[in-house]
Amino acid sequence: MDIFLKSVAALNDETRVLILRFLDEHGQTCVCDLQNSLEMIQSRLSRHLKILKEAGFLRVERCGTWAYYSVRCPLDRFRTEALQEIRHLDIEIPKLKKSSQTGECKL
Amino acid sequence: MDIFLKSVAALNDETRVLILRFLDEHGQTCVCDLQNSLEMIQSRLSRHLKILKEAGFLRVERCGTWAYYSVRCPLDRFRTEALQEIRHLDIEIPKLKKSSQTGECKL
DNA sequence: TTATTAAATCAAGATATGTTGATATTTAGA
DNA sequence: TCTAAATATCAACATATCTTGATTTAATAA
Repeated sequence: MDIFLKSVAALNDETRVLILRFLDEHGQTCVCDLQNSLEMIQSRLSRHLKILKEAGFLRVERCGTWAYYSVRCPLDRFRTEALQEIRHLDIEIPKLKKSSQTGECKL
Repeated sequence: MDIFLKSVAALNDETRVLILRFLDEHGQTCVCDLQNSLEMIQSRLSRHLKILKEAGFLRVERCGTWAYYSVRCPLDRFRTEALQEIRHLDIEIPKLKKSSQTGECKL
């Protein structure tokens, strides 16, 4: 029950669907760029990223103080199907707005 | 966004997952038998049946005062995949307990 | 060390969702 | 009609989830 319900709970929020779609479109992105692009307060974004990660949709790669999130790959059948569904939604995907003026990590 | 989120919201509850699994296993069942089998208070059951129906997972067939619910068929890709996932969960499916002592409708 | 920056976590309030018992609706039969 | 049975809906409360601003943690650089 647990893993399935956790996935479903993670999908059950517009904000998280948008984050998933954004990362699916733009690939690996650091939190501060997500903050800028999605115009989202840091604590809010951080919360949703955590939920998506713990539900198995995202992975993080850390580099110094930065955290780079991306859609986990491979995803299992259900999550893949969910992502597929999300791709077909009529969502406006925000453009990527780089915020980092200082040097970033190379990944 | 709407239809997808509605499906996901419908799946996001243990009670509804159990109802889906039960109907998937036992086929078309009337509300009073569901009440008995799932040992669920009537108003609670009715609420969840409505949510599942409006999310496109169930259909109802009425006959007199009885209402017979079953898993809608065919389901779209996502809902089919979700149901598939639910089939593989480690849930104990209650036995069907017929409550109706009086004559039922023939369906 | 100390200061700075990115990110995570916490606490409080607002909103949504689930549960229950009571009431309303619908249909069938006396 | 009146009553009874099955189901749906409502109102009140309890619980969970989301949002925000404040605080904490971790890593880097001065």
